[in-house]
Amino acid sequence: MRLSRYFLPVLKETPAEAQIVSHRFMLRAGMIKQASAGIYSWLPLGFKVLRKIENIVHEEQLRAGHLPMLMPTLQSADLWRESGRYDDYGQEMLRMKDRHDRDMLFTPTAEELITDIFRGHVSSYRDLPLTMYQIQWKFRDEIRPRFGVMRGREFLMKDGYNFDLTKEDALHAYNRHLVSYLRTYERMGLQAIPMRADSGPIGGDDTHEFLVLAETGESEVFYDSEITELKFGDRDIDYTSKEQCHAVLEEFTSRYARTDETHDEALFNQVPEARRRVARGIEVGQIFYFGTKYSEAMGATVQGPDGKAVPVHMGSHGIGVSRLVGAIIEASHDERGIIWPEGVTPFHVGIVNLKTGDAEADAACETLYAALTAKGLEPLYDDTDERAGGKFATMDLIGLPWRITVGPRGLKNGVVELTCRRTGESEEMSPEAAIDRVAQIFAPHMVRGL
RNA sequence: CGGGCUAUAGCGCAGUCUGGUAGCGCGUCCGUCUGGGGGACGGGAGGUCGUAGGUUCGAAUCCUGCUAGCCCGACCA
Repeated sequence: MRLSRYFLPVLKETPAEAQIVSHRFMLRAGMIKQASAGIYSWLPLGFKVLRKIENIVHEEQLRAGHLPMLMPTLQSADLWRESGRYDDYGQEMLRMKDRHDRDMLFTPTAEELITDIFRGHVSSYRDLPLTMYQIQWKFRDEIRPRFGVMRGREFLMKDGYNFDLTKEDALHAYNRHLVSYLRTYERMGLQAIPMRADSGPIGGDDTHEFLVLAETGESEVFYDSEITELKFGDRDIDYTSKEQCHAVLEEFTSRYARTDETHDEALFNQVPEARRRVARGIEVGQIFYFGTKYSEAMGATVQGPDGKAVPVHMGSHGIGVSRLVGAIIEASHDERGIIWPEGVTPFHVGIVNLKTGDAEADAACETLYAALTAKGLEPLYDDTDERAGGKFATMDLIGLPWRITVGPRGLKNGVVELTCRRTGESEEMSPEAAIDRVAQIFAPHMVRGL
């Protein structure tokens, strides 16, 4: 993309409404614009990041064997009355009436609808196990939205639902989700720690939240520092293997890690003092096993091998896709701006032409741009005639992890400069070498999409 | 929903107390000079001062209602 053809309304000054760093940078980098309280338009740069995150979530869900689908944002209240949640959910649920005076709502989650789909079409244990998921906009009418997309009213969420014959199978689904979530967050450059949590209005016994450590996190968290040394890494997991998935669960949840909701001082004190940590975290996902809560209430049963109808065991699993954009920034920035992890960066590399209009510099940039694009990379070429300082400041603000700087001075010696945003380290090399380096850096991070 | 506050140009703000020609910085547009970390000079565009009503010869300014947004709290992914 050429910057001169892009829509990137960056701000030099910080809008007054933004309190936390991710909100400030998202506004300043021209990623979002508030439409009303807790509701945002996603401008091209922000939308690009959102889509990258979404694609990673899709890829990892597909890898785990889950089926993508899509359910409506507006739902009839009837199903929610059936589960009893129409009354339980309270003011957080946005309710409305259609022209026939029927009660409707904007979905905050979709257990009822998916259960309705299930019970209408699945009747045999032979069709199990089944896990379907969607990435869809949700609405929760928060009393006080704040922190930009971190705590908006409208938000993009991946929500998945598993249906299993037995509790044992459903717990495997739970473990499988835990594994796939660990993998998903790592690909986004995040360390998200599974912590024992409270189930809230979803209900159920087993639940873990995934938290990213950040000073601005909304939850206080207590954990054994050993847990931050765990890496999922590049291991090859067979998602159909109960043993393998369970082993990962054991590895990642055996040490103390809880949010303030479930914190147990006595248990925490059993952790050696040197390893006890109290910090803050941002919740970026949660997994639940809730057994037959919805299947019993809504009659979602299958016939087992013995011919008897039994309610299915279920769980649901969420990833806060739009919230992750903010969480990643909270976890990865400096005073000049965002620092995108390679896996989610909107553009792979910025090309800064230090002297637009200089024939040699222009030509070198065009060649770089074409060669990078040909390799499937996404460069953002600043071809404007702004001065160098301004170009650098914009690149730093929008957080591209790598930058190639091209100027007449370097070109005299046949070199350009490759700079790492995170470390600030620069290296001079030929344009060809820079292209190869960037291609090599991003080889493990090319999101294939769907 | 309780408490506090704000609304003037795209963004950040002054002007309101004490009523009388709507301002500043940044951004933006045009031109010239510049050119390796937000450059200089010159010239422009852009605001029914959130909204409705009231007081007044006259309202951004005083009064009343409404709306929107922000902060603290409770709540929440």
